[in-house]
Amino acid sequence: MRRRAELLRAASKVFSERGYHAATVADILEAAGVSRGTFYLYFPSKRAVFEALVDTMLEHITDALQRVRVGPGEAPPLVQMLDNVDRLLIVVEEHRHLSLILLREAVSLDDALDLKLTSFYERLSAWLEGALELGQTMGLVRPCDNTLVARLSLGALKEILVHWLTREEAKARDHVAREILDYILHGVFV
Amino acid sequence: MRRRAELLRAASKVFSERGYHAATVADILEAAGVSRGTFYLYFPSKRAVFEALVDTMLEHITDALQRVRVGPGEAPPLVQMLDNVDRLLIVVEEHRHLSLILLREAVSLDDALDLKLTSFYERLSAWLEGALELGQTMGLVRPCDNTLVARLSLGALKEILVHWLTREEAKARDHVAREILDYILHGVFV
Amino acid sequence: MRRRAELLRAASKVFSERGYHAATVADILEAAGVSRGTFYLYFPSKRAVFEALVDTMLEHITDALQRVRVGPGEAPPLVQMLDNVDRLLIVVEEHRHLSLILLREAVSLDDALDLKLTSFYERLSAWLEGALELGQTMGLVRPCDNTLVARLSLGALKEILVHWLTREEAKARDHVAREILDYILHGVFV
Amino acid sequence: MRRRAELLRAASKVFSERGYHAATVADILEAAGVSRGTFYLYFPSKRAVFEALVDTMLEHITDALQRVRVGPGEAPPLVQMLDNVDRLLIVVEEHRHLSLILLREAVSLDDALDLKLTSFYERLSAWLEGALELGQTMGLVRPCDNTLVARLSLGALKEILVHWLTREEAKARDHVAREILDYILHGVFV
DNA sequence: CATGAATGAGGCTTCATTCAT
DNA sequence: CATGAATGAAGCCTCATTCAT
Repeated sequence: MRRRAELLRAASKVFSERGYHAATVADILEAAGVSRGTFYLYFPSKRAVFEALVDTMLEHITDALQRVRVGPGEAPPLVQMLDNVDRLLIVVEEHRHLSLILLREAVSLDDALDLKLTSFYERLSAWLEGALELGQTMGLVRPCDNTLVARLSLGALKEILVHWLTREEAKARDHVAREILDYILHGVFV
Repeated sequence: MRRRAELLRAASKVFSERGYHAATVADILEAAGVSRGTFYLYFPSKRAVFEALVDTMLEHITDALQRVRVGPGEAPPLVQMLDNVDRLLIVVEEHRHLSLILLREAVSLDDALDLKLTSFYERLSAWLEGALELGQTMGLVRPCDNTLVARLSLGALKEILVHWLTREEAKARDHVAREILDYILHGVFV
Repeated sequence: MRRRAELLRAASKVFSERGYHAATVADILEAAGVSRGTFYLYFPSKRAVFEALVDTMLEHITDALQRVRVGPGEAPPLVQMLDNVDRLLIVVEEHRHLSLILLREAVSLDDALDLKLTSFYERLSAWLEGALELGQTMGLVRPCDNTLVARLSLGALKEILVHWLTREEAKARDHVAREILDYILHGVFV
Repeated sequence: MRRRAELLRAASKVFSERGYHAATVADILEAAGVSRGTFYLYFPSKRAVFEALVDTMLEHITDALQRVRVGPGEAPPLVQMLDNVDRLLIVVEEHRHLSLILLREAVSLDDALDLKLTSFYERLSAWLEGALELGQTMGLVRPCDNTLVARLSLGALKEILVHWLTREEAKARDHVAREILDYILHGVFV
């Protein structure tokens, strides 16, 4: 299934460069070196390739994030959190095009797609809220409006990812991971 | 110039509800109760109305944010910062449609528009960086990668605004402002 | 609404000459001397113009046929029947294109359209059955399977119309009408 | 040549159910359980299978109809005619799909195909005309416009066949044959 | 003989923009 | 100033047919 993979690759390039609407099926065909009919052999529509790309990236992200475990034999929570951020950065860096598609193009396309993304981010948010609650029971996290704070953190993450992926002078991954975590944990005050 | 204002109002409603691409000029016409020709009397293109709306919102935001001043007779920095966040929330709430257009629709439309928004956010970022540096000279802000941290804060803000505007059970403005500031300043740790 | 009429005229010509499937929207545009967009200003789809044409012809036919009335002051049944056949021939001759579309092209296009035509012919059949029953009560018509006989007569009529419309050497209308009626009434035996 | 027969069988089913245009080669492939390439091994095109089906049915009909013979040792003309109608009904009932394809789908497809059918029906018409003339010389048939009357009879037959094949409550074949013949011979009058 | 992946011509429809009145 | 009929470029998708394996 070389062809399908090639189409996905081409589509991810085209979508991330031109954006969903500006990208035409013809652009993808050209980028993939494939004929019109072949495209529709593997995907029922332009929208469908796009969704496939989005789905792929959602899975990558889901795989990268792991619930923080407490208990003997487990790494310290802070380390686990840093690892999560680090894995997120790795996967995002590895799939630059897909990440940019997810972060910038997958907005306001479709009710169905909007819902899919909304629920995904909602799940991420809930996951963060859970971490906050856990931290609170452990006495590590200060009391706060967990919903809002989870959302704030999610927004901070999304923005920094786009920023990191699109700036030429990409900073070192571990430095970025460290700064993100410090920011979320301690804010900016001394 | 009642007509122009009416068109802007209608466009902001339509764009925020349907999104830039799904919205048709016909939708705006209908919402404004204006004929096709009249539309092009006031705006050269669909894109132009959209840009006008974006511009308006950018100005509102610019107006809402004021540089933190230190010196005798000035309010304490913390208060000024809280006021900034509060004014931001006020203006965003006042212009719900415009805000959603800016935050959700004004993405990947156009190189020119992308550049305009990029520079705007760049300016906001720089403004935040400035604030961080000021805080650092005053010994209030811990040393950190100011560029990254400014960006993180910007992302946190953008996300929370969308969240706040689109959730039914909107939380009280001052509560949200307080949480935002606490988050940026102290993070989540005790 | 000159344009809509012109489009209908052009479409009836194109459809009757090329058939529904072979006819392209471009053919109609050319025949009407109208641009692509204009077509869709007046009709939502190729199918819709076609259906409009069919509808028109169905109405013409419906108008042409009148129930046979018995009673003092009414023309003799035979005369009324002959008048019906004659009016049918007139309307069919007047709308040559539409008639051929209805008789030859409006077949197996669409479930909805098929149903519309099926019901129309069913109604015609029922109308004929009614006439047969009336004739039977009057002692004029021999007992027979009215449903079948109505259908046989309908088929005879449809076929003769196509034949009459498409042969170069068109026979005189009143002659054809006379022959049709004689056939239905007396068959071929002496 | 099992394959070819299977394809024809599948095609007749598909064409009669979906109609020529709505039927896709893929439909036929699926119904026949055969691969794409194989189809084109046996038939040069979609049109060609269709035409093969039509040809088959035309032959069946041709075989069913036999010229009425007069002379010592021959069955009475009326009986021969009734036999013809009966054989027609038999063959049509035996090849339900093919019959419906011929009667409903084989219209306006192609100049070549149209011509083939036109000539076939022309031949049938001529055959009927011959029968009428024979009847007239025998003093059995009244003088009439033989061309028109032949066409009327042909139309009556075609319509009744479709009707008979598609109605659920199919009436008994001999009843239908009897009614057809009575109709053609005596019409509806007493 | 059989397969099924690949092809690309061709058709329908949308919608931003123009312009004569 | 206002109108709305007319335009046509542009894009998506279908499906009969081919051909290398």
